Amino acid sequence: MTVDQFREILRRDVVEGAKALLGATLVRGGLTARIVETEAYRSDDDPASHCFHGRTPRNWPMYLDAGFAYVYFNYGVHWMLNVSAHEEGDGSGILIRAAQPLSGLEEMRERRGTELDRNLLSGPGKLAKAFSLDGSYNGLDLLCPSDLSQIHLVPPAEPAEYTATERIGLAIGKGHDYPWRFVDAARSEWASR
DNA sequence: AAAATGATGCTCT
DNA sequence: GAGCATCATTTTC
Repeated sequence: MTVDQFREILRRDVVEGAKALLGATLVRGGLTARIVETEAYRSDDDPASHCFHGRTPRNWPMYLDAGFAYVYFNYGVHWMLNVSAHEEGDGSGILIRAAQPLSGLEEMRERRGTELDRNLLSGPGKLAKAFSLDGSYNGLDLLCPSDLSQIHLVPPAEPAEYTATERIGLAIGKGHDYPWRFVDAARSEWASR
């Protein structure tokens, strides 16, 4: 799949985009990982979305065209990486929740302070820490082939088989029962619990 | 195995 | 001032 085809999928529908993101490769420098767990957050009718109440100084990258990074700080502790979806002006996005480490494992172990590879990227905060992501990555185009310096996504070779479940950590009545969390069925051992 | 807890800080009301 | 799209550690069954 080409980068342009991939961006078009993300542009069309955030839920389909969350499924399509499974199997994509996240790259930053010598670090690479295969995405195995995602969650869709839709702007207009999803109470759990940061954009449910409209545009704010924090969530502006979600309103960019599909394929841009929204990196925000949460719980006073963790950075989270999201990929914007839908067209410019729509605040939908996809949270990258977990990945399978492929290269740069030693650097990841060092940053995460663990030797257990299974725990390196098995959660959104863990992934951001292992990749050393912070607010400076906010608003970057993750699919721009000419800007490979910082961070980017490589589209999957083929669609992954997935299982859908309820999203994690949401209050009841706030869209907690939407089945918008997707896990790569063949690699669930790398997902969060 | 599951539940409780504390750390920690930014955003929006 | 409340509420988080969390994690690691400790405590309890």
